[in-house]
Amino acid sequence: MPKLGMEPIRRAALVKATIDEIGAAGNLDVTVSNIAKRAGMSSALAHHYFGGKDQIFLAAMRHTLAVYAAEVRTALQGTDGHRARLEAVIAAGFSSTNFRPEVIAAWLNFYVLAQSSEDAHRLLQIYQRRLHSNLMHDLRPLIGSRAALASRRIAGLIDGLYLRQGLARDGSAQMDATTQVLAALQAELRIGGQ
Amino acid sequence: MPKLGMEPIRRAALVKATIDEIGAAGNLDVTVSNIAKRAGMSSALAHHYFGGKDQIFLAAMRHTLAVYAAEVRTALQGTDGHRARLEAVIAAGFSSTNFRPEVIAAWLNFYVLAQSSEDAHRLLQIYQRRLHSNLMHDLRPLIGSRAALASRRIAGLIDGLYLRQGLARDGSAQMDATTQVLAALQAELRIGGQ
Amino acid sequence: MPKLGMEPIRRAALVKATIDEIGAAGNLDVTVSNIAKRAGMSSALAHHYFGGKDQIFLAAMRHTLAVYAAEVRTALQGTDGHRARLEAVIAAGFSSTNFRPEVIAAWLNFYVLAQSSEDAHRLLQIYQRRLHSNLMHDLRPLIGSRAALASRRIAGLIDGLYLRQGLARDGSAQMDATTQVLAALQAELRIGGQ
Amino acid sequence: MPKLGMEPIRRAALVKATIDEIGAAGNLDVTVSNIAKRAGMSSALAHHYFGGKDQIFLAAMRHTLAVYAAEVRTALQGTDGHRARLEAVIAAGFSSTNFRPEVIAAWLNFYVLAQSSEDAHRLLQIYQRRLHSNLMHDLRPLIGSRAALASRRIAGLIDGLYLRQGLARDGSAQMDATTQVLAALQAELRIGGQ
DNA sequence: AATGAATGAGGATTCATTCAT
DNA sequence: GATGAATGAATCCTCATTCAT
Repeated sequence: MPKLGMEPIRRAALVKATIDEIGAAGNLDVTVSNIAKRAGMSSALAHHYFGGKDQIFLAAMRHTLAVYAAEVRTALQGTDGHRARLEAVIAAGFSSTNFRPEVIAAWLNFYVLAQSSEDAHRLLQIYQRRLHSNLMHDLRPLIGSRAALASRRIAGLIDGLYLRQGLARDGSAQMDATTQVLAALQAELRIGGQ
Repeated sequence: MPKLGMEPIRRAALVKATIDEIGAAGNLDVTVSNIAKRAGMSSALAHHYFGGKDQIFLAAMRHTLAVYAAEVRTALQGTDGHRARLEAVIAAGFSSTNFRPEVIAAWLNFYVLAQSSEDAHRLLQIYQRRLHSNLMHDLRPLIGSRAALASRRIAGLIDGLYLRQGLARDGSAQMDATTQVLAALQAELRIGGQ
Repeated sequence: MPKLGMEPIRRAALVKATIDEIGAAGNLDVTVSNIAKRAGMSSALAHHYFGGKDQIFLAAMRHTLAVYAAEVRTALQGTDGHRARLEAVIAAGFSSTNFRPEVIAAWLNFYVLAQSSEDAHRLLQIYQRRLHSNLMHDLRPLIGSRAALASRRIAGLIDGLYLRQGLARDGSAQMDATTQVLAALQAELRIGGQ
Repeated sequence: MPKLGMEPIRRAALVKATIDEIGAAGNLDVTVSNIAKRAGMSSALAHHYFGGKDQIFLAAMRHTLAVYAAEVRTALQGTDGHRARLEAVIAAGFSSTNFRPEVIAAWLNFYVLAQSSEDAHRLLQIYQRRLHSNLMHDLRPLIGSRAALASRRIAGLIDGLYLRQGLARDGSAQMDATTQVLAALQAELRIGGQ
């Protein structure tokens, strides 16, 4: 019986190394060799476990999304009230985790990848639908039929502000993205109630 | 007898070819050879005129931004009234020009490039500042001190919706991004006037 | 409790898998991993039993020759008369067994291998000598001193027609190789008897 | 204006180097790098001119056949009489040129390649048809309807004896292949004339 | 006996870049 | 001004082989 159960460990190490490497480079021009080196193994083993570079990228993307999803789930756990839940969802997107350079790089590059990779596109859609669904769940009770469009606006604002804040070099002059989205949320909720 | 004035023609051809090539690939993994071939010249000549691949990319980014800026300028020309001008700025960002696949690809990739290239980052900042300035110019008279934050929100929403619509595969189910931003603008303006 | 006598079973499985794999590829660019997979075991075990890729090939070659030799032996068993025996030897070389694609591939590749591998060359010589010996055994009584050269011609014709028929894509327009060699045999025998 | 007309020179050098390299190895396990090195250039240039390894092999095969064809053509030039022409065709196949190790290696490997490569197979067919056509041209006037089958036999014998002589290690014990085929030809011609 | 784990070496291919003309 | 020629330096991927268990 050989050493067993290495696969999940190796795969996890490679996924993490991939995200770190993309973060360090800022783009997808990272070599399998460097990823493997960072993960403490030979590039041959990386190929053995993932089959190829593309699949390594996909796994990294999947992981990034899973981490985000878990964060949202945790934030919602034990949060009651529609307004509070909406705020939790919004805040989760702007957590410090998500502004670590490697996470920002991952997201930006996944956007690019989504143009040419069907798999990447599908994963991104999952994220978008989940966000929409989360927002709708609590917007509908509050603003009824206006929820659909409002959800799109809020989701778009989240993505746009994340993009802008993620690319901002100096944290100083940065607006607080969360606050900004909450203000927009406030506006969305108030309009109907005028 | 050397042809006079070839340089600007060649450079323009290369810039256009670069954007098209990036659009076709969806990412920056395009070769100088292919760009040059598309522009009808040898890759050696492309190097001669631009010095290297990075500078070709920068020129393409500069051009993309210049086209966008020109579009906004045109839209503002002859438009009077703060509200009308704001609407013109917003609509310009979502013109059909900007949703041509190669333009989308250019923007997404420039976001990625901005992480690692100081030049690209600076160019992106110019775009962001110009948009902010344009919005502020007409928001301040309408909502005074709330303009600063509102401008950030609207700019963020523009970028976020562009990102989302740009990545959407099917145009059918898409919300109209312009309408969405105008709705948000409406909300921003109304709040103060309640 | 180790399984006893696994070795011959494993080795046989590997030899068969090797021939099939070579047949599928048409050349010797087959991997030990694929051979082992086809034989239902790990590549490590293949190495354990054979020591290396070359020896696996040699074993496959040995087996191919052994099968051929057995076929000839069977054909000769109970066949009496010099002419009948010669015809049996010839026919055996063109049996349907020998025209299975994997057998053809094996032979062609062994010819190639024989150029660079002393072992392979020796094995091929054994085949050639055995064929010569078989032919001589029955030619000599019939045509005496002319047998030596006639044997070389017939053996050459067998190999040449096998090569050609083996490479022919469409079986339709093919001459019957056996008939052709028998005709040549007839000519060889007749000349002396004129 | 750059250095011009290098292409045919480079291609010829690569074809020759390929044949030599295959000859030295005995098989097709030769690297593009080694071929290029032998031809005095970088492997990148080899790819530039041929596009890939397969096409380099094909070109080498084409060249080998062309050389053979030229040899036959030369041998036939100025040769009159059906019998003499047949003898010339046969002798050409066994010229010392054709027994240079690299030529032998080329032929054997092309047989292998013909199994899996449609292009290689087609080239081999061209050789076979040309030989058949050459033989028929002079056999028909001599033996009429028997020519077709006789031609197949002679062609098969040529290939078979070439194969055997090509693989023989010691030139000493070798029969003279030409003599052997001529003897067979003699038999073919005599039978009808008895 | 048997295998998953692991890798070093190598190989095809690509490409930005340089240079001579 | 323009380009064919040329290459060094990657990079992905494969594979025979070894080893610990």
